[in-house]
Amino acid sequence: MLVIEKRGDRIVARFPKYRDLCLAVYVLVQLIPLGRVTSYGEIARLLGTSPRLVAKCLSENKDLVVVPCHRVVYSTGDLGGYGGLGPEFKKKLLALEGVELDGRGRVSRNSFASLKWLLE
DNA sequence: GCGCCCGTCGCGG
DNA sequence: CCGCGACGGGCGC
Repeated sequence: MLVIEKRGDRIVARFPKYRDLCLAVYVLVQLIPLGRVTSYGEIARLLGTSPRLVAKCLSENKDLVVVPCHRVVYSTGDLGGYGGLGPEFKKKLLALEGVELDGRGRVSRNSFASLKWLLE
């Protein structure tokens, strides 16, 4: 179920049921191209929810093959976690895809894909 | 119900 | 570069 509503002067999409929100998150994550990343926050803004919830959804993602959740990182460029497999594994996956990390292990600004842009 | 958990963010110092 | 408060909703008791 999807609900469109007015929040202040903004129109946002809401998913009253947590499971539906997760499904929407998974769909968006699949749009991230190989070799690029996006942040929990950007997905959250697009769906009208909070970054923490997006993270929770991803942490429960079982279909690691179809949903590349390793391409979702902190808005600061830090990698964030990767469930039971650990951040090290996440780092390796990104390296395999050619994502550059700086000296402090952060993703550079130009590796971020704009989901909004991808959707138009 | 309440408290605690979570793979966050953005602002202020 | 921290520290901190707010964020939404599931889950166990």
